[in-house]
Amino acid sequence: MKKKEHKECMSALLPVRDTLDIIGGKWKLLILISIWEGNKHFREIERSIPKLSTKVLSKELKDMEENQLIIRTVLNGFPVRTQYTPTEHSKTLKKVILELQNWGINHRKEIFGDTSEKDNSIRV
Amino acid sequence: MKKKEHKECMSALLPVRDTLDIIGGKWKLLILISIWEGNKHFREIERSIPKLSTKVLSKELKDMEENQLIIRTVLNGFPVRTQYTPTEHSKTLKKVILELQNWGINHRKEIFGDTSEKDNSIRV
DNA sequence: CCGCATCCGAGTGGATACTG
DNA sequence: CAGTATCCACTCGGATGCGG
Repeated sequence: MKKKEHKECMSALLPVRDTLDIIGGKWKLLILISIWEGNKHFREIERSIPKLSTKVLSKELKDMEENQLIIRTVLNGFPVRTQYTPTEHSKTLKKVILELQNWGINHRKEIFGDTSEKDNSIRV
Repeated sequence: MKKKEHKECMSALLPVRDTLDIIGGKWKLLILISIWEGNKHFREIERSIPKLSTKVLSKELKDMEENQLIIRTVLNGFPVRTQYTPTEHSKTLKKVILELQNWGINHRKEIFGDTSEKDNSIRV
């Protein structure tokens, strides 16, 4: 049996890592969902997610903007208001999230033998 | 329009978080794939993944065993040899990984407009 | 209201050496 | 071979305060 080429796997993993970087981490999904839900402004998003600090939120929003998951618009007026809205592209993530959710649910059954059924479909 | 219940989303996210915890992180997928490829022994796995230290590998393998992704068997003899083999359950992850990979590939196109096609399917 | 700067403690992970 | 132990550098993220 010939040794398989690990390098090829590594390169195949690059897109996987991209995706994990984008939705992984403690806050990214929570923030994204908050925006999907209709929260638009910085404070609004911050308040909707307990324990989230402004520093982290600020950084995450910047990342998400770079990844074209959200659009940032500064409204003129005073005091300044900023608006974050989800892109269509961001919505393609929902399928991925659903897949992760399903695997997680089955995994719990596998590990704990928990057969209780709850309606936990993602609602956005 | 009534305010949506963020709490429900949080509970729906729990299985998602489980999954991300299991395949997230710098090394987990690399190790899992290495074992899928047929690497069985501690040193073997370690050598197959550059820059991976014994401490981290040790910890990750323990996690993966707890999550029933791999089975650890100590072979009698001297010096001691240990064998790690993938479970059937672990293989259900392949579908998830493929989904992450596809999204990552499309994401790159979206961001960079890169239309180059490469055969990057995960091989295991 | 928006968001950056600073300080700071806890946890992560690398290198190395050592035991069974 | 299969790990554990120790030390240490570095990062991450929470708290707070300030400026636009």
